[in-house]
Amino acid sequence: MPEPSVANTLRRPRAPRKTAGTAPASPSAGGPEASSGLDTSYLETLLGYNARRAALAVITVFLRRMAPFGLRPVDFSVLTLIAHNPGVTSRQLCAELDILPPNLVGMIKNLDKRGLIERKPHPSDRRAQGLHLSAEGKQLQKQAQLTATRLEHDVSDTLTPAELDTLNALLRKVYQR
Amino acid sequence: MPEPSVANTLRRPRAPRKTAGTAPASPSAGGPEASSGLDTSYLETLLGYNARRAALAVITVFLRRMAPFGLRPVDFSVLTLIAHNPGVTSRQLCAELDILPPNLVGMIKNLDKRGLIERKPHPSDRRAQGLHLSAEGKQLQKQAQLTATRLEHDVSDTLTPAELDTLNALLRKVYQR
DNA sequence: TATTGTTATACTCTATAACTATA
DNA sequence: TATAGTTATAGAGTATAACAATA
Repeated sequence: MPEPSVANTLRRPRAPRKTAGTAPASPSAGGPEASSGLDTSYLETLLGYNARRAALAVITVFLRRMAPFGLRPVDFSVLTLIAHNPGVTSRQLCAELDILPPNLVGMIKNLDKRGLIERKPHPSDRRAQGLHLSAEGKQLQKQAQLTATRLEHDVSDTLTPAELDTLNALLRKVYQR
Repeated sequence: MPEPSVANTLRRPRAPRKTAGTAPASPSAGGPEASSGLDTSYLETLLGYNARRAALAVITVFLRRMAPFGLRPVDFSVLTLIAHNPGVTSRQLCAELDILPPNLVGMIKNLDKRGLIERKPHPSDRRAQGLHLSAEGKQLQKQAQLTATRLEHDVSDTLTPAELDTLNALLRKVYQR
């Protein structure tokens, strides 16, 4: 049996669908109910469920705002890592972003074709190539980063700045071990 | 141009890969660096990036622990929603979990084939069918839920119980609007 | 006319094997 | 012998269109 991928746990949300009037036969008592009318109180106690839904909400806005730049989240991550780490290799990007090398090839090729990055010979390893942003790439990445930073505040407008800081710090504590 | 999916933002992490000795040419000053040696300080300020990585960390453990039950995260969510909302319809599950109806069909069919759920005629709408857990399904869901609850604490062992509560509450504030 | 569940199918994303050039 | 980058391709996940039955 093939291992299930993690991918299906995040999905792009679409236009809200009007929920049918079929109420659940016996909703659990106690917990508040979601907008769908279903009892989701248990799932909402789970960090995985909450992190997935929060990531989903943020990424949805991200997709919309980054569309003008022609950048998916992964493209933005790649471009940003190159911007902050000029000369970085494909292999390093793969390790950091957990992308398999064969799947990065197309992205790099595409960014190169768009004239956003340049591949220069690596100073000490002739197998590798150092990745750099072109002038145009620097320009685009700068704009995209501004957009991402602005987005950061917009998607968390239900939180105080202090709460956002706390949230980010706690999330980092979960995945940095 | 086809819209990018949100799926590529989450991926199953694999065995850690030894990072090459190619250091970045000019790491940004100030921020602490990730284990890969790259400067990821900016990305780590982004809620989307942090939520994605945290979800990734949790889901990875989830996949491993739920494998004995033959349940992917989405299967567990479906089973759990049916458990807590007996008589729920496919349409309601789709709305709550943001699954497209055609993609839920196979999952429901599979759970039915495994004898975990039963499809009964809907009391008031002959188009729909009410979903219920079988005795075996109830048993499995109960065990799986116990596993999920235990996992919840294990993956957050770098957090105090109070911090975990805070984290979950803040995440809910992000996606509940 | 709209909705539930469904089939068929296209497209995107993720993973594995294997090759070359170099270390 | 191992690693960086690459190609080809298989497998899993996500999306749209369209249909029959019912509301």
